[in-house]
Amino acid sequence: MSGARKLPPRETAKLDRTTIVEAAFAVLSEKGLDGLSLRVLATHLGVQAPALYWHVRNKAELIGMMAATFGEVAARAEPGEKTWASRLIAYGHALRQAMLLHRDAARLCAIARPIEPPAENANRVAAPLIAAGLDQKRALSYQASVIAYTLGWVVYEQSQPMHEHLAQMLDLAESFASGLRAMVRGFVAEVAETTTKHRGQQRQRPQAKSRD
Amino acid sequence: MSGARKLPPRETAKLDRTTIVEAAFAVLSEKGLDGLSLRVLATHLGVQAPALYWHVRNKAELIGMMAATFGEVAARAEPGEKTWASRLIAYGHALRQAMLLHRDAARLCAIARPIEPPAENANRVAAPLIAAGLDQKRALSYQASVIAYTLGWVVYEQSQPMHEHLAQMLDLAESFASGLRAMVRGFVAEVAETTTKHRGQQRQRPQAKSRD
DNA sequence: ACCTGAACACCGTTCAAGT
DNA sequence: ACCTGAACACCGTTCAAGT
Repeated sequence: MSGARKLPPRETAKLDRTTIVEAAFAVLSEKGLDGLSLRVLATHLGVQAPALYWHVRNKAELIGMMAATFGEVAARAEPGEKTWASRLIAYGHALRQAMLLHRDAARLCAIARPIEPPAENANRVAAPLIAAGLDQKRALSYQASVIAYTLGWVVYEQSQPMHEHLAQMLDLAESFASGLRAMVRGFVAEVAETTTKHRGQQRQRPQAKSRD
Repeated sequence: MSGARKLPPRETAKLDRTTIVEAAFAVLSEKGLDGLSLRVLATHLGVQAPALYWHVRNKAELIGMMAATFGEVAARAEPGEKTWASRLIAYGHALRQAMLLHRDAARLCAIARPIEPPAENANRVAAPLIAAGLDQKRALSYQASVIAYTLGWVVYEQSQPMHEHLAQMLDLAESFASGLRAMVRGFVAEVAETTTKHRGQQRQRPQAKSRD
């Protein structure tokens, strides 16, 4: 019988928010989202469960910090794309890849509730789109759609029964890319329509901060 | 002081899977996903918690049954659309509306794991698309993309902090519709390309900035 | 400042026992 | 067949008390 019920008390180095989130991802990958409890996380860190409450308000905040990770990773991972369309596509792929690295990551993001002011993150991530020629409202809307699509897709991709069933009927990576491509292509067409109405003077403003 | 901690034992009529799922939705709408426990569900039904296990294997199965509801509702709600494109759009809207009726519905779907053979549901829902002229592989892929997008969108729409933040920057319903429209439009373009191979339609990349 | 021990109010689930 | 009572092994969270 495999008696692997106990995890070794990792490190007795220090205990701060960063190491806690790290260990939480380790536990997540080992036990899955259902197995991620503050108690096993604490023993994984060689500490008692209430100790975590000194660094973290509660479990919800911890989940929120974990979820925020993916957004940051994906935001950094779209380096040299110039048009807002290619940026959107790159962001979607980067976000999916980031989530696929950890078991149950999409479900975790779906559970998580953004505790930090989301305005900061949203604007930071929409900024390059605006710099690439989009107005702010559209940038936010398109960005939200790409994030929603990616999150929803990976939820199903990481659901084992769904994965098994879908994977034998179609290539998941290719289907994801197809949907993402289609959506952004539709955005491009939409923008092209509305800007040709009044002689597109909108595009090609380099680094416009667009202050109101 | 609101002392509403106890729910009235609803009906002592009968106890079968249908009434259990009904009551589960009632509890969900009152207490939210975190408050949905088998114990409060049982008291809501005027019964003890272990009684539920006669009709339902476990909580996961119950969640699965609840999630399956939305797919069925949405599948019935796209009546008279003729093209597969309009069917896809109608399905997305119907699915969103069905989920918006219940608190935390999208998160519930993200948590749920399809216990019934998903082939049945998937094919039943993709069938009209195939009948409307799509090949099966594309029908499944497009359908999956629409479902993923809708699920992900409503996850954020039903997240209270996200809702508050996004709602003041953009019209959520309109932005959802925009993304859905864009995606399906992209699908249509893709199909048009591959079917008219020797027609000289060379739009491989989405020409982000339409010239002029 | 940072962590432990002990406790509280909950969970999901099992199972013998009732009817 | 259908449900109860009691129990098991867990939860998240609080809080006095230790260092």
